[in-house]
Order: sequence, then C-alpha cells, then structure tokens
Amino acid sequence: MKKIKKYHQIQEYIKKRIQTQKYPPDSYLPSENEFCVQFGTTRTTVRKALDELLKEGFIEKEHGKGSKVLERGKYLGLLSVKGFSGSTDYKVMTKVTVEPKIVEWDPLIVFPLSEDEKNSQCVYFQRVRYIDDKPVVLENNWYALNALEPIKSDEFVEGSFFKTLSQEYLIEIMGAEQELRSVPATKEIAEKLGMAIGVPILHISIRFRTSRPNLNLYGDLYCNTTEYPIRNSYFL
Amino acid sequence: MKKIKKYHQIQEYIKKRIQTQKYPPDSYLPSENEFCVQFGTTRTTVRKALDELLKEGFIEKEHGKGSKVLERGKYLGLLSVKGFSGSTDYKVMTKVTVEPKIVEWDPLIVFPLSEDEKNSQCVYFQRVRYIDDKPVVLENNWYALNALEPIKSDEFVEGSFFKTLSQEYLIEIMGAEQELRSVPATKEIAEKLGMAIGVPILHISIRFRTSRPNLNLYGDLYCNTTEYPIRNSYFL
DNA sequence: TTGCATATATTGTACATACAAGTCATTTAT
DNA sequence: ATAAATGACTTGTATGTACAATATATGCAA
Repeated sequence: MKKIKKYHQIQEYIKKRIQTQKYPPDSYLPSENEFCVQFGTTRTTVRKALDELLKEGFIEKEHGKGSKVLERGKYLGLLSVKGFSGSTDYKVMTKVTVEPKIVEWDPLIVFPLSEDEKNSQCVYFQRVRYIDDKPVVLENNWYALNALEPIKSDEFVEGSFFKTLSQEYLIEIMGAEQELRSVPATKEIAEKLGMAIGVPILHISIRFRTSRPNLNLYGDLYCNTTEYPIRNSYFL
Repeated sequence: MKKIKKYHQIQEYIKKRIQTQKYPPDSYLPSENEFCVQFGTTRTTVRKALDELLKEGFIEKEHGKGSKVLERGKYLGLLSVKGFSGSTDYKVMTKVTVEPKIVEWDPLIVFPLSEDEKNSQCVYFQRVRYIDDKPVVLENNWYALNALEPIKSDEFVEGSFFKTLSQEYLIEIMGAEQELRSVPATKEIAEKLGMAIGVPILHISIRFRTSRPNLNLYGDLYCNTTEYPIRNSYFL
C-alpha cells in the first residue's frame, strides 16, 4: 500500500537540511546509528540514503569518522566559475539584465524542442555574472511556460534561479547536455562583457533536465575565459 | 585475516568478463541469485558488486528483467567528439604526430604535480584527431614515467591510448578535472589544424585520475569547434 | 483469436544481526 | 614524559531473511 521509499524520505530530509545549512558545509552529519533511532529504521536503510547523497555529491564519507557535508550545493561544474590559481574565492555578483518575460521560442536554442514545448510559449530572462566587479558571463535562459510559472527576479533566493527552483519549487537538476564552441565576440556580447569585438569567447549551449517532467531549462552562455577559465571535475 | 573484499572480487570478475566480451554488450548478466550460487554468497553482496559496476557505467539495471551490459567504452564525454546534427556518425581517424618519448615535464600543464611526479621524468606524445579527413583536435598527453612504462603507438589497441590502458593494463579512468578556455589559434596550432591564425579555438586542459595510484594522465587539447562543436552530457 | 488471470523469475526495498576496520581520546605501562 | 594498550564510537563488509514491484511467458476462458 505504501509507495513511498523510506530511504528516499531520509535522503530528501538530509538533503534539505544541507541545502538550508542546518547541516553546514564541513560539518559532520549525525552518525548512522543516530539516524537509525531518529527514523526508526536499520543501518541498511540509512546507509542506502547516505549512498545516494554520496552519489549526488552532497557528502563524503570518512571511514571511522563520519559523513562530512561538502561545500558545493550541486550547481553544476560549469556554472560555478572558479579561477584556477589555488583556492582563492572570488566576489561573485549576478545582475538580471532582462527580467523574466513571456516570448516566443528563440531559434538560438540548438536542442530540439518537445511537442509540448513547441505548443507552449516560453519564459526568457538574461543575466550577467560579475567576478570581482568585472562582467565575465552573459547568460540567456528559457523554459516552457506551461511547465513552470514565470518567476520574478526579485523572488530569486539569494539571487540564484537554481536555488529558487530547489528551495521554493523542490525542482532538482537531474542532468544536462552541453555543446561547447569557441567563437569570436559579436558586437552585442562584446559590449555587455566589456571586451573587444572578435576576442575569442566560450559559447556554451545547455539543456538541463529537471525532476519535474516536461520541464527543461535551456541556457545559452557566453564566457570571457581570458581571466577566469572554466573549471569542472567529474567522477565516473 | 582476509583483506580481500568479496564484493570487489565479484565486481572485478564481472568487469573482466565484460571487457573481454564474455558478457557482450546488450546481453543480460546472469541473475543476482545465480551469482549468489556461483560465488557462495548472498544477494546483498552481489548487489553491492553490481552497484559498483553500475556507478562505473558498465551495466544498467532493469527492474524485473535483469542487468544489461552497456556498449560504451567509458571514454569521457569530452573525448568522444560528436557533431551536433542528429545522430550521424562521422569517420574518425587518429594520427600520432609525436611518438611517445621521454622528456622533462612541460610547464604547459596547469595542474600542480605531485612530489612523486616531479621526481620522475615523463612520457609525452601528441596526436591529431581527424573527422571526415579534416583535422579537428590537437592533443598533447603526458604521464609520469615511474607510474607507467612508455607504450609505443603501434601497440595502441584500435589506435586508442585509453582502450590500451583499459584492456592491456587494466587501468580505468576514475574521474577528471578540466579547465576550459577560448583562445586564438597560434601559428603552430593553426598549421596543424589547417586553419587561420587567430581563429577562436577551444583549449582544454585535463587531468585524468586513474585506478592506478600515482598515475595521472595530463592532457592539453586544442579543438576547432567551428564545424564540430564539443558535446557532452552528464547526470547528477 | 483475443483478452485476462496466473505462475514464475527477476530486481527493489527493508529488517535484524554480527563482526571487521578505522579514528580518537583515555588509561596504563615503561 | 613517552609510548603502548585499551575502549568507545564510527563506518565498512557480510550473512540471512522476507516481501514488494516489475517483466514475461503460459494457460484458460470468452
């Protein structure tokens, strides 16, 4: 009769506490046995939940010590722009340059749209990301209106669209496809990123798959990599 | 007294049979219960082994049916260059332009070397990948001599260095870090890729972590993305 | 023939338990 | 004082069991 999976409930509970900093980064989670008591279950089930969180990159496990909360809140490698020289952190600021509005689909999108998406209008917005007060990334975003309501930028949690999805709508990013190109900066992009026309920039087209069926997020990013290269890592 | 892990033995046994085509792609593995009998253990342990193979991407599981052997030879997203227009396959050819030879470490490598690596010489080789007979990717590779012997290019399995590692040396790629930049083509690169100087190209620096301790593979790729953008997808 | 119920084999979830192995603070022996 | 042993607590591996959920073939009935 019960369709809910216990390990999944535990997994989501812990995940939410991590995302809301109840379990802050670098801290250790309660031990597996403590979770057993808390949820009235066995270590097998608790470990299954922790295993999932491990795969999702929220925690790491240390034999004999405990499970440590990792820094990163997901946020795909390619989105968290970090410089390469050591572990210095940068001041990152995001400015919404085009408020979310309803438009027709842009042919810029290189991925094929589903029928549902084609029959819907779409929500579009544009942002520019600054690092140390210099514009580095210009980002266009689209999604189907019939899959998710428009969200005003002043409702963004900490200015982040993805954090908003996760915390307010409980929508998680499940995966993505990307297409990378190196192209010369056009006049429009050069202006918005404060660089010369024709300088090589990294053009990334992304389709994010989400936990909500029918909802894909499309992105079109232009990155000035001269000062801040894009870094990402992954595990197999 | 026993240090060997049963699930790991089973995992390696199955992996080897997959790699040697004893369990060919698209076929189904013996059921979990059959493995239990074969190895004299319980489903919990067999499932742990299968879980690991799942994470490594060797199999996929189908509820109620079985575990299916996957095609893929690993080969990271960014290495398998694919065009974006549909699912067309291209004729890919790799030419070794600099035979593996022993040299000093190149300062081109942006990742910090370990002490072990610094104290060793390194093996270097260069390849150019052609798609439809046009040069598209120029690839430099390095690794520490004390972690792996030099391998002559005519010993490459199907011309692939990574396949050779997997099949002849049983070394698997565990993960990688990448750094992406968009840069103008230098004279040397423009010549080797048959393009004009200054055209934007995608520069990728990679460090591959392998299953062999102390062995990292360093790569420096220059991709002409004008005709064939780089595509990769990932799951969380 | 078609459709439905059933049996069976498979993977998925969950419980209960035991011991191995790593970490760390405390106690004990030198 | 220093080093070794101890014990408490943690995660890792493993056994054994039970039932749920899914996939597929088989046989029976309309």
